[in-house]
Amino acid sequence: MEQQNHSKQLLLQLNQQRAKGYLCDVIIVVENALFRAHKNVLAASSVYFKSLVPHDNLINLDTEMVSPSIFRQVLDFIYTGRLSSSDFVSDHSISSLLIAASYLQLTELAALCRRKLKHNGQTPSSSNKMTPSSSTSPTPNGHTPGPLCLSSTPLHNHQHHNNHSGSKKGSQRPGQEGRLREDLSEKVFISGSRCASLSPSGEGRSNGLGLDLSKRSPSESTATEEVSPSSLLQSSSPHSSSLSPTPTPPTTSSAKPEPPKTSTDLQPRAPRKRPRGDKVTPELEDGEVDGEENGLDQSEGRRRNGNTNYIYRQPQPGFEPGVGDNLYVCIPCGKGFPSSEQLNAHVDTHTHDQLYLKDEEEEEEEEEEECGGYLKDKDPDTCPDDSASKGVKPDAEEPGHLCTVCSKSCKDATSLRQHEKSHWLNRPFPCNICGKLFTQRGTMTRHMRSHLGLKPFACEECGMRFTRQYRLAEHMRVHSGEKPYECQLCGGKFTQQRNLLSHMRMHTSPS
DNA sequence: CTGGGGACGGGGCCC
DNA sequence: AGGGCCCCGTCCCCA
Repeated sequence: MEQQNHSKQLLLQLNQQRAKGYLCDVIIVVENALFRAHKNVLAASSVYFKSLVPHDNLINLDTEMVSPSIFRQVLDFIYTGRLSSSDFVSDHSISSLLIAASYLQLTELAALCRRKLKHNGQTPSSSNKMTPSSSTSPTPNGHTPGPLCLSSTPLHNHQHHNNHSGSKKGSQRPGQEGRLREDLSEKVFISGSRCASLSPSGEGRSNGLGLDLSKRSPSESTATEEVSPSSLLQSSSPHSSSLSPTPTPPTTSSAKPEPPKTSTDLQPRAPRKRPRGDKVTPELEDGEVDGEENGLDQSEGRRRNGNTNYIYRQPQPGFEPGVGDNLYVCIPCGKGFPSSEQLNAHVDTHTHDQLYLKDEEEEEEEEEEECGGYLKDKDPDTCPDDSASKGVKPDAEEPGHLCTVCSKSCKDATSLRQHEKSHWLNRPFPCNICGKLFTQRGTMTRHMRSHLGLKPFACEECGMRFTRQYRLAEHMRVHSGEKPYECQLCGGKFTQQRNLLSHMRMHTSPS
């Protein structure tokens, strides 16, 4: 007995789930687009993906090998076994598909493309659909590189990739760190409100099931620079990710030790069950796509930006940008939609004035011209009225670079300008994922790391990974037993300065 | 239950 | 832009 169309129905369900982001447990980054998918499906379709998905929830593909539009077709093929005729508008498109298929070791798709190319050399295709079974000369193991097959095969790549940075064995090589940076150098954005559906160009356009991240709302476009993963990875340590050293390898956000472990599993002590549990994205719990700390702090994220131009509203309850059923996210209002069409319709309901109190360019100009002009609303947390408490000595240096607010002396105009920004209530750097606003670009990009699950700094002892090198150095004292911070009152020693400070408060606080 | 300690994440800020 | 440091907060364990 056999259920008719069982496999077909199963695949149909999976594809529908993919469209909704349901149970998707892996994100594939292709240039400026994100695609969510199911690890099992990818692993069943591609040797390459099979080697990667057990260890990585975020996979970055080499854009020299595959573009977002091509990968959309690839993903469609994986989930349907078909390529629409629109995917074969030219031999060039087929060639691009073949390159991608070879790169991703999608043998059936590669064979299909080769046959199609060969076929086009004789008679133009007029079929609407192409399936592997429709081919005239099936080659189930069509792994032999075709004319466009590339020397840099994914198999070669992932072998390096899977060597965890913390692993002392393996084939970690010089230059891997640099490779990591290159691989993630493609721009990555989480969808802005208009990006998913309004881009006029094909490449930048939302590609169906992927999130095009390149286009953002007008306010974002000037309030922030494009966030490049390379910038998020610039600080890779020598013992960080040992990603592929090959010239064009795909990479992932994090190279985890084998077997794959969560950070909590790697805790030298009893693992914390669910740190920041309230921030875990429910839909990601299975796959932990973003890592445990990568939940979206919506309460902080959707707040109005001080005195300026960028408004974030509280998102719909239960909605997490970019996950769950609402794949398409309107960043300005936080609403999610299951389709680009619905998002498109929604975006049109926003008027420019609703979203932005004033134009971004004006805001930028005002940043330049009115430094120090919005000091009445200065943030008490950042206001260096506390300069004394922080040991800042006003007028200590050159009198020519004094802060007009706190009289802090800066060594040069650049430092003064940066310092004066700390007085601004304005936070011109919003996170493209959660909308949280930051005063400095570097802080925002560091924050983005947590969303992307990028932890370049790995402990060689336990494999635990960190987003900051400083944290790793701090953590290493756990293994070394070094306790450099000593309480001058009771002689207690601590591995972390902050714990010493906490301890000191115990001494000083009235009891 | 509570307080102290260990460990860690995030943001601000300066260099 | 990135590194380093500080501070705040949190979670967990344990006495």
